[in-house]
Amino acid sequence: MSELNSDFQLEEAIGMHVNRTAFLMTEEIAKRFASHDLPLSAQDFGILFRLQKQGPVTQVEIASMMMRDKTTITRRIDGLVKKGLVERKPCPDDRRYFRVGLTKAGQQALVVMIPLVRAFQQEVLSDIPDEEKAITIRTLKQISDKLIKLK
Amino acid sequence: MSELNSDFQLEEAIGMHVNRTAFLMTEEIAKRFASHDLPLSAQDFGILFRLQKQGPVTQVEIASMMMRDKTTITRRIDGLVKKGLVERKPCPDDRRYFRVGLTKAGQQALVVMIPLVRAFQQEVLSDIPDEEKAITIRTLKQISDKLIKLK
DNA sequence: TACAATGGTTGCGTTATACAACTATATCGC
DNA sequence: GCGATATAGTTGTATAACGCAACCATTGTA
Repeated sequence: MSELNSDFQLEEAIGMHVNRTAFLMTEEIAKRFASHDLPLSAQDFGILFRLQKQGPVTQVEIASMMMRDKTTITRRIDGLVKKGLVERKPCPDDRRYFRVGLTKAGQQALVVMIPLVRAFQQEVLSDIPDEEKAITIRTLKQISDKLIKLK
Repeated sequence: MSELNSDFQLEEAIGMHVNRTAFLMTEEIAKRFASHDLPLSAQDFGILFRLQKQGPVTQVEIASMMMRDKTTITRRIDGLVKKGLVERKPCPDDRRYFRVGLTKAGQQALVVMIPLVRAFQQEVLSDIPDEEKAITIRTLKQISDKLIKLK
């Protein structure tokens, strides 16, 4: 290949590291959830956690925060409903939409999952100075903000 | 929810940022490849790039570096063969395996893709000091190394 | 020489995904 | 007030990625 390309090092490419890390973290946290009888993905956790924090939200809002098509969210919520973790409450003001909220079981699931997630994050970051954690998170946030603007 | 969980902030959770960034980067680079008539994923680029750098490798080696099942790789390679970018060369020493190598077209594709990837990475990191880039990459690498050990 | 290990493929089922088209409801402009 | 338009959500359908189980061919080993 030409000299133009010969200096490109995949090992120093941030994209590869971001992808690899995302894959491994997603896999590991799902495994830990599963070992506590919670067959849920990291994405599912993200939805449940936000429902807890922000109260019931519409599916379109979930779609927006997950950056997925609303039809994808319909089916993800279907899955969580089937597992009994969330419920769709019709909204009397505007009968077009639902408010998706946690059930008791969903809240219970979070009681298990949140400590797992916290412990996991502390574990993978245990050797890393606080300063560097902060820089890493800030850098990732800057990259994703820039990419969102780009869309 | 209990006080135990109330201090958990998803916004400061590295997992969410890693995932989000990976998703956005993967999507954007695929879009850029596509706009140059190269309907390939970031993963495909990863394979092609390594073939260029390391010369022909076996499918099991690819599976290992991509952290995927070998059957998944069989089908990914099938796709790249169909696109004319790689070829399977039988290995006379040991007739069980192939060496997968770049074709001329595969090399040409890299000539287009490598500058795209390089420009993309520079672009998303443009506002970030070199020191912080380095810390971010190192941190991600430490996390993924730790997770690999954990398996 | 029988048996285990290795590289690769195929069959199959699962999951995530989005687009197009649709229903139902709400809102806006005139 | 009414017709056009926008919005929330669902369903049909297709695609892609993925991995497990089972398999074949070949090689290495006891």
